[in-house]
Amino acid sequence: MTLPSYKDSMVSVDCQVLDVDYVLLQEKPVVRIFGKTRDSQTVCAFYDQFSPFFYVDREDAIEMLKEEPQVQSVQKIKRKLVMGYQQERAVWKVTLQNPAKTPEVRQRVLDAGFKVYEADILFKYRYMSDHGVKGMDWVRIEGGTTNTNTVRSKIMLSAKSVEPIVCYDDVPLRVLSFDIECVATKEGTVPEAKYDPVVMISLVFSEPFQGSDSLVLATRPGAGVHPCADEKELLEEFNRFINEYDPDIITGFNINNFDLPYVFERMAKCGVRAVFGRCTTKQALSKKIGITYRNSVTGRVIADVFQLVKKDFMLKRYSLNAVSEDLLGEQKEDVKHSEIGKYYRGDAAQFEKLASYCRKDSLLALDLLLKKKLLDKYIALSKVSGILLQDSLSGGETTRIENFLLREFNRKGFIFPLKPQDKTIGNRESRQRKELGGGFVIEPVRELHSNVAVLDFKSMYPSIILSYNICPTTLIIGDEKIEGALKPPGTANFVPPEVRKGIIPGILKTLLDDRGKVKKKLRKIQDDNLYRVLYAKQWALKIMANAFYGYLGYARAVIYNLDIANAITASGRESIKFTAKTVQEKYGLPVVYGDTDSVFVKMKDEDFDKIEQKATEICTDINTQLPGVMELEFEKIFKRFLPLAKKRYAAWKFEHTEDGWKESIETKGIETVRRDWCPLVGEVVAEVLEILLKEQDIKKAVTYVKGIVIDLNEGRIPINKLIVTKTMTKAGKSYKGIQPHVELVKKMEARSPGEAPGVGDRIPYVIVRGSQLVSHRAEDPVYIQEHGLPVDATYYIENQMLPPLERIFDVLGVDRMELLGNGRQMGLLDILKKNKKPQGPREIPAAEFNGFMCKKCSAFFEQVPLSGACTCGGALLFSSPKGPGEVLVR
DNA sequence: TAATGGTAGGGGAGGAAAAAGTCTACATAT
DNA sequence: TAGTGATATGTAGACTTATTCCTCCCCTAC
Repeated sequence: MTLPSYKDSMVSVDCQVLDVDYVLLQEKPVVRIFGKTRDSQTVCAFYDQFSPFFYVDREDAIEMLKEEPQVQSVQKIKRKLVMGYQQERAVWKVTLQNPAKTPEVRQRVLDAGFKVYEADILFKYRYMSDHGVKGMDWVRIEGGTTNTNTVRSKIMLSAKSVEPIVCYDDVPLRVLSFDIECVATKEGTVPEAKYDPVVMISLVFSEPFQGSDSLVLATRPGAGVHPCADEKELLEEFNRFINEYDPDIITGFNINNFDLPYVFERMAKCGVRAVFGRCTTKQALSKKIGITYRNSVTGRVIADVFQLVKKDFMLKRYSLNAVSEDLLGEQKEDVKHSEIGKYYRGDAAQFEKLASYCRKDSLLALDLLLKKKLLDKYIALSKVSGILLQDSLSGGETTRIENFLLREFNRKGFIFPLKPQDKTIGNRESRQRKELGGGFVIEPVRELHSNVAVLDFKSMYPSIILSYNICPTTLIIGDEKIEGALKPPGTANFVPPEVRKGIIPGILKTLLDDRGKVKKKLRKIQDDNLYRVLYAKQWALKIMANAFYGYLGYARAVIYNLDIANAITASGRESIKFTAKTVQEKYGLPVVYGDTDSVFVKMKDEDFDKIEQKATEICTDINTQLPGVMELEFEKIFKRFLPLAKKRYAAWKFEHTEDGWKESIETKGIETVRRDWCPLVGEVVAEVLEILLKEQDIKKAVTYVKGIVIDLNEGRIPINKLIVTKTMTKAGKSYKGIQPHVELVKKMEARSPGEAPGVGDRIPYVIVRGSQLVSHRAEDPVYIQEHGLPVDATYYIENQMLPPLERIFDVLGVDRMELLGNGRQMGLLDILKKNKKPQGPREIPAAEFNGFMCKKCSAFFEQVPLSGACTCGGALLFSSPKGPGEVLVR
């Protein structure tokens, strides 16, 4: 790279920050800011007036620092330490030259026994924090225009200054969605990047590119396809088209863990450099982290729709097809994974079909990203916290909070300690498990209640932090006596705001006030785009405000303090207990439930307005007795409230809106909202609750249940309503026990290696008839249909349908006998008894015989394998569509 | 060359442990 | 009255069969 040369004209450019990094120029760092102007021009600004630095605690470190060639200067300054209320002290600011060398110097200083501060902050964030530059926020760059061929950007500036400016809206981002297809060289295997080439790549554009909205590259000519001579050319063209289209966002479905790593490996194999970022020299990076990858491309942002949907939507399944169906009402094109090779090598029509399939996948990913506005939240979070959009998308809460805190603490003259080391983390975790208490849950009064008012604390933990001035910087160390000290329950005491205002309370106040302002503004906004931006902003403000408590009690946090975390939760427990006690003793109203920050009060009135009035009155009274700014407020009315257990209830809810009282059914924790039950259970439980809560007609509900059970028993329920899904949270072998979804994955792995689901996937399964453990009878629904395996109706009645329903009816005083006993038709108990029978030996009538089933693993065979036994070694049984018999095949 | 906010709580499935039946051999009483 | 066999009853130990308890796992509430 050449030194950016000043031209005489000085310009001022406003842009939104997309990415920041640095490069070395003659051993000195140059910060690069990639952005986009209001009229969608790309900008890259270079800033070379900033050097890395850290702090050291003692003067005698200077001696050894003199020996370090990296050290440019050491300067004595005054700073405050974060942990504990203490005054300013002297520290020595050590300025270095090359950011990449900081870890080495840091280590040597640490080894010499000194304390070091802020020596592990990424250089780009060091720069952004010190200059008030935030990801996706607006800056005004002033400087001379310059030119270099090292970056791809319309405007290039050698920046004299970069200042944050206030601007709410967002520049439209240009998005590229892509999808690759590869073909296994060996028939019947799954493609592996090590051996098998990429044969097709589809690109779909959010803004028309060269008059088209999509493009398919392939290593074979065909209708509507951009042909390439070989894979190398295909990959080069991929690079070229990305750079010509110049997207801000690169998206696709599961690109982070499949398409991108695959492409990178193929590029390496083919000798193609992966330079499709806005830097012409830096290659795109793909880091393997355990079994997942983290990818980055300079100047652009990678957004994987699969990961975003998984984080933001609670769905039962996350395949592209399932997600598209649920969120867009659309389907993928019908090409099986295993048939891609066949279609690619097939006739013109088949090849065309493959191209269309490939294009559709990219299109669906793009549609999901845009129509579901998947980026809005992350853009807002970036703006609030300051981190880059890429990190907002792929990082967790810690990154955001830490970046945010660093800025605020630095501004007030505090310096950060280093990130904790593994040993410290271990110690913290083991102590924490024993000592950190959480919220208090009031034992529910298990019966059907009427007219229950729900009162809850507004932003409970943030308001506790504000009320007690809770902050590491106000924590009183040891037994120091401070006038007017604030003492929440527990061991931690804090200086009052008159002595020192806590940084975190300050931040929270701003966040909450800002949110109030944004919400107010939101009511008047007509413009759709601005509404979206502001809505996301108020959401992000809420998320950030609520995250501080969790962060303080997180063992890997830089600013961690168990006593402080405990002070917050203990205070919460005290407040809810006090509230419940007051409501019961002073007002004589029973508290029938409550969880962490809410109290459910059984009211005497029937009329909603009267209930609200009385509840509000109670809140006002209690608020005068609560510490600081803590505020209890009336939230909603449950006309009927049916608590089943702690954290499990159903209610007929009425909320006061502008248009009067709005009703709905609310269920918490029970099977209707859980994803690890089959859909049938969810539907039936929902229907039963609706009947019970609104009509209070137990008989009707029971009759309804009986009908469903009979349908189930007689095989009239479609199989897709019986599919249970569970997440595979770790590798199969690291499970200690036996579990249905894990066993099924093992089975699928044995049937077709490579195609089975893996860690992190949700596994759908149905329980089939048989005599082994339930877990061994979990089967792939597709496999069941292909092989005509019998569903275990008894399992679905006894283990899926009945337990949740019994729990509900039990609270209403309907016992199992009443639920199952004789009605006009055959009672359910009789059905169950009858059902139990076929577990024993069963003869298979010749007419029904359709194959053989393994006694051990339930694998199905149309013909007896040559070995005479199942592949697992188990014996084979004659079988019919109704299930296996007991006669062994010998 | 890894990054990861918190605790409380319900409930299913499996498996181990404890408890309750069942069987058997033997002793004793009638 | 003592000895004998049939029968009933009691009891300890071996073995089998439900129950109960605990752990792991998943997912949710807040």
